[in-house]
Amino acid sequence: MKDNPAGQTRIQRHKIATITDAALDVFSTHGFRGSTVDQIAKAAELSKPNLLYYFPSKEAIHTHLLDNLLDIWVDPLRQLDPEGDPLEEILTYVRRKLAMSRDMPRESRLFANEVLQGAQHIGDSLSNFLKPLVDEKAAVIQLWMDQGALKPSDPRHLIFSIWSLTQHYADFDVQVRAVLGPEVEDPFPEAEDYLITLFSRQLKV
Amino acid sequence: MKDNPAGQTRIQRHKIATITDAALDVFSTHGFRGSTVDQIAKAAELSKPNLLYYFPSKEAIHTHLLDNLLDIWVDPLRQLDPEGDPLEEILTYVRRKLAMSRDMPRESRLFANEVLQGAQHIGDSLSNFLKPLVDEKAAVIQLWMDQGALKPSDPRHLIFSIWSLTQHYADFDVQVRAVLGPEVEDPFPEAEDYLITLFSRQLKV
DNA sequence: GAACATTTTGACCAATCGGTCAAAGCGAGG
DNA sequence: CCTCGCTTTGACCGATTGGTCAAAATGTTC
Repeated sequence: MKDNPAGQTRIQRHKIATITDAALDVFSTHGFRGSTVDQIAKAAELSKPNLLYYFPSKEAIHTHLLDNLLDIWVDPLRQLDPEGDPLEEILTYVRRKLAMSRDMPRESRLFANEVLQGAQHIGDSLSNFLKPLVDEKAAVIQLWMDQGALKPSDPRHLIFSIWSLTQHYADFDVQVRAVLGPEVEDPFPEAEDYLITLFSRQLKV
Repeated sequence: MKDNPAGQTRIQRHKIATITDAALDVFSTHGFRGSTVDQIAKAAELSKPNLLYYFPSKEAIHTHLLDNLLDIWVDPLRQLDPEGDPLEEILTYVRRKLAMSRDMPRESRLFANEVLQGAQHIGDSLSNFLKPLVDEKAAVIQLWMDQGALKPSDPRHLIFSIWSLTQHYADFDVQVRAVLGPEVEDPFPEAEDYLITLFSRQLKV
């Protein structure tokens, strides 16, 4: 029963991971207020008091999820390399973000729920953490445009449009599938084709 | 105290409109399960039993809102004119949708909340009502592309991208403002510039 | 197997939820 | 004035909510 550097036993880490995963299921589907501790406990196959032995409150679980998410979520943007080929860097960013919508739709919806309802839990992070990163990368893109490596357009709205378009396929999955109909089994390949074309025409000199 | 054709007195219509507006405030901010009847009643300056005198239940208010919304929401798409100038028709559609995000952000968020959480209340409408309309308009756009009036790209994903990009400025308003910072008072003019450029480059032959 | 810390649980609590109901308030017509 | 139908309300209900607690179960260590 040794403590590791983080002060958690193996069992604790495993249970916390299980709870975190179950909570992601529930919160992303019903939003914070729409989710109940009982739902999460059931999804994690734990009793409610047992769950609250590992997390002090429902809000603590939610905060824990969001805190860990923000880093992962902006990672593709952080990887945008000022030294790389401008167009290829941005198209790679688009591909990475779309892959995240495909592979992490729950995280996308959790984030969407939070921002949609006013970002009350992560509002400060948006200003203190996300804004500086966007400013930095927008400056890089602006430089590329000034150098004539990309067609000019507002770099910050370019980033917004990448977020919006890629996350749409996770957050509005139900609508996308309803409109495309059952004959389209997987919308993501055609979505990638469309988005790569769109941003190529928008940026390629 | 005469009944009008809809079976409502003037007073009833006025109260129902007040409740509807208050409910739109509350539901769009907190989602369905996150909203309480007391909140809506307070926002409408009514007692809870009084509110439930006009609507039989919380769900009835929500359904009433969504039913009336869907028609309004897809109206700009319905106005897309097969006889008009292809590029100008689509750019007009973009402008109309963006104006709706600016002027009806609550409606946009109500819709986003609903779809994000699985579209349980309007799922059928998406398949039976929205899909046929998109199919019809996508065929028009496809024809334009086949005639060489627009650059080719998937028409249905083109429509998705218009929805996604325009609604982003309503649904993720908090994030947009946090990233742009307080020096940008109104993001919509620069958003319109960006989107018109984007879709022009995407479609203009 | 005794002693100890950790984990799990059933029972319970106060607060809040959506919704009901009988009674009171109210304006218009006679 | 009285009556009649529409509107409004305080009090209340059972169900569900997030969270507590003492006790039991389950390791772990010697």
